[in-house]
Amino acid sequence: MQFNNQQSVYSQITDYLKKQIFSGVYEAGQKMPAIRELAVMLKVNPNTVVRAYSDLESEGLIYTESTNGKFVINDTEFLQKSKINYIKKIATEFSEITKECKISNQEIMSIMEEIYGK
Amino acid sequence: MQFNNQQSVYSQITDYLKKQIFSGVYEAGQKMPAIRELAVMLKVNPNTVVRAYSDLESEGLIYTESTNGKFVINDTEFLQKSKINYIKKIATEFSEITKECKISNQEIMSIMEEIYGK
Amino acid sequence: MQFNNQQSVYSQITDYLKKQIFSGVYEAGQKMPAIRELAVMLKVNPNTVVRAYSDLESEGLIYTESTNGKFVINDTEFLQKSKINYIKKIATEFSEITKECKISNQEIMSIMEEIYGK
Amino acid sequence: MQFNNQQSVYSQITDYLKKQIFSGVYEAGQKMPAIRELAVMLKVNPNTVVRAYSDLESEGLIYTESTNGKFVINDTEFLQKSKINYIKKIATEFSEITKECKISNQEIMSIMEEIYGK
DNA sequence: GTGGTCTAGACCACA
DNA sequence: GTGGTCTAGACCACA
Repeated sequence: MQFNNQQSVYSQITDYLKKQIFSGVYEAGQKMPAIRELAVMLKVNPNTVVRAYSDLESEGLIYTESTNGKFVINDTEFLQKSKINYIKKIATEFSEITKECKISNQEIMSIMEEIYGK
Repeated sequence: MQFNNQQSVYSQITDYLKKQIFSGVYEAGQKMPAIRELAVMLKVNPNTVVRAYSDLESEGLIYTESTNGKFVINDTEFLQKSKINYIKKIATEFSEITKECKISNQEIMSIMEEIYGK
Repeated sequence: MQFNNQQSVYSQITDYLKKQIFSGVYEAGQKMPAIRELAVMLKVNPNTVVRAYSDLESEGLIYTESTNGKFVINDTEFLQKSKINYIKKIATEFSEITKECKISNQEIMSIMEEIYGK
Repeated sequence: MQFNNQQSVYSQITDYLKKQIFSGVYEAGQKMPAIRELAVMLKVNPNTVVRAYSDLESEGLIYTESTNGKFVINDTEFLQKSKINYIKKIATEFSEITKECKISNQEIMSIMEEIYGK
């Protein structure tokens, strides 16, 4: 995984894991990768993974079983809702940018078609 | 202007100014606000504005006239291209997230309609 | 039994057993539950129970009969003294917090009445 | 400051600072000690102080002004309420222990008088 | 092997 | 000088 400089590494990891949960790479109730294992995979310090997991836990997407590891919350309805909210947030940000740039709806549509048509 | 903690302040300012240029608040060839003036307006240190302007200059959106200040590049075609590229970049990022989350096109459409319908 | 994250599990078990001894659930001279049995009951690893028993033994509240198990010390006077000291320690800690927070005696009394009135 | 082994260092610091806020050592709106300054004072790593401050911020007792430092929340009513709740929590824990130990109210009273009479 | 905490210390953004 | 993030790495509790 490549990290950019615009955002902190830990929050890029949070977003990365969130998308994996939403996409079903990690399903409801399933075990997440161990902290140290993920740290090696992503080539970051374990503490950075801890921070990302901690954020996901605050959002209620995962929980900790003391010595067993971290698990995706076992509530598909909650996961589905969170996913929709996440997309809505991103879509709203996108729409605000297009409005601020005074892009016509027609222009947006043609761009979107180009992208989704790929 | 309100700053969030997800991004550095200077790059939030860069984005803010970029959108103002693209929307025509500052037109091709027009003078940008003075560093100090903008710093006061945004309640940040002048150094932070300097950094944002420097980013815009690297992108070729503005240029410096030694003692007169910073000006929007006098090339409407370039500005238009930059704007389209900017929106394409954002739109691509958005589409990548929706793909990673395995959102169906139908779901996206319903979300987009909800947002643009507002 | 529910464990919290503020304290280590073994010391929560130590406190739990101590209170059972002081309350007479396990009386002077009586046998304590076997390590494995208690481990199953509390859903912890036997090692954790061992550690808690070891703490109680250090405090002189229980002793080991080599092949028979662990027993409550057969000295009611000592148990009574330990109990009073335990409560005094807790009460002293409580009073120190109230003093550090500059709570008036009157406020404490009203809080205590509310709690003990329940 | 002396730390014990029963609780994590960061949460002992959280409690320590909380009591200082509740007692008025740091008043509403007042600046808290800088992270590194406090770390030196308490002879701990700055990260440990960061963690403690972060907990206080989650509880709403302090807030951060980007490059100025951390400040006590400027809401005396909220502080007063938090203080009472904190004491109630501690008092409830104390009363539960006394109940579990089957201490008579009379015994508690005599212990409390001894302590508060000091 | 699992998570939690902590240290020593660095580098960054911002004022 | 202020907070925020990150690394390398250690030690602990628990299973």
